[in-house]
Amino acid sequence: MRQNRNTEQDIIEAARKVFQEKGYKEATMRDIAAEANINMAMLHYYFRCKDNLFYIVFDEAFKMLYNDVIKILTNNELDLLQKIRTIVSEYITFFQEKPYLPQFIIGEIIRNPEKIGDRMQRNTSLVVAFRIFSEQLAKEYDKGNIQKISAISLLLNIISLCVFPAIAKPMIVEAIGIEAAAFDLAIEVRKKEVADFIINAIKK
Amino acid sequence: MRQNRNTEQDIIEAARKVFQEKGYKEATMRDIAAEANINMAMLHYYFRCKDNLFYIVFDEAFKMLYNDVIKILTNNELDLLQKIRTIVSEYITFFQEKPYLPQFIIGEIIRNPEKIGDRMQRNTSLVVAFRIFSEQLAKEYDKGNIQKISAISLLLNIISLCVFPAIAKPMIVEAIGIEAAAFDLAIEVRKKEVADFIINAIKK
DNA sequence: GTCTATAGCGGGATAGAC
DNA sequence: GTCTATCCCGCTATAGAC
Repeated sequence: MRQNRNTEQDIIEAARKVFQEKGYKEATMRDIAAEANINMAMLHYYFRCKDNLFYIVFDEAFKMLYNDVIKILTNNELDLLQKIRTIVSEYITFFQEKPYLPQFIIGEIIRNPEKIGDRMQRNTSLVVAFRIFSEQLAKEYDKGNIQKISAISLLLNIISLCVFPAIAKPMIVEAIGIEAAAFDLAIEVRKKEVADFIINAIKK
Repeated sequence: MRQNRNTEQDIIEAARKVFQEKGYKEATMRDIAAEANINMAMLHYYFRCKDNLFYIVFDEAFKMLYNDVIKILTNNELDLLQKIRTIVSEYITFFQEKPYLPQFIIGEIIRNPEKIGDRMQRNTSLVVAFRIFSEQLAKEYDKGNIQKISAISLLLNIISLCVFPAIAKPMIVEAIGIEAAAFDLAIEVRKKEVADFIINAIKK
């Protein structure tokens, strides 16, 4: 039947869609098989078990989440404020394009907090990026340009302001009673607004 | 057997614990029965089905989440900055005491976005509180004390900064490699830091 | 009200023919 | 590699005795 043609890739794509939409527990192997136009036996033939398939999709998503930030944090052509503006804008755009992603990641963090550690620790470039950013921040403080704030606090604030609205979108849409499209428009405005908010907050 | 003594309340307490820890899908009626020291048949005798029990626990948790904020927003003895400081401090404390709660709520938002609407719309005091806060904000702007920002944006920022770190705690703890206790200490500091951050951001 | 037993279904995984 | 059929488990829910 289905004259092959990259079954493996088809399965991964189907798994990505189904897992990201429903999360680990509510996604079934039957869903994924249907999405990939194959049967369950084939899933197990290629990937042995549900967990394997899940972590392929999860790792891929998780990596996307911080690869961009690492690039920005380590780009030494950008000054501190430019970095903040770029991270905010790119993060918010990213979540606009991939609305399932934050929920998907958070879902797994909640489901399996211990495993998250393993999957981060392997990434040394994150540590490097953080150190670079931290030094840049200290330098700006010494120059008297900004308030005292730790790199970890600042980054946590930036990420909070970008990610949380994306997670809470369904609730906000229902609570205020606006259309999803109107919400997206508001998010577009937020790209500048949030950056201004943060920069104002740390400026002297 | 178990010479009664408020079985109903025992079940709700057990359900609260199990649901908030595991979320809807991963919590089982068996878990809840075990936690309440009864058998499954009793669960169904008292609450008929899993959904009933879940929404008792969920509504209770959801209400806690905004009742405090409503009280603060409508308290006309507090000026704008006092309200911000109070909300931030109380929210962060609240999540320190009930660490499962944000995950639990977000989990249900993700699982069932449509139902969240129903459960919010019924609450008119939220609308009133929002209007009061909105007017207060406009007044401060007219006096030239603060930057222009919409009430919804400001509230969203406040909530993001309080809630997201609580959700991401397991990941942060693993990522930085600190103890949970050290994290809690940092959160304690954040109560003032975040309020300062927000106030700085909107001040002229 | 409380218990045991079990119906009935949907889930992941596998056997075995082709 | 691909398919059908099926195993077996764990889940919600209920029947029915006490």
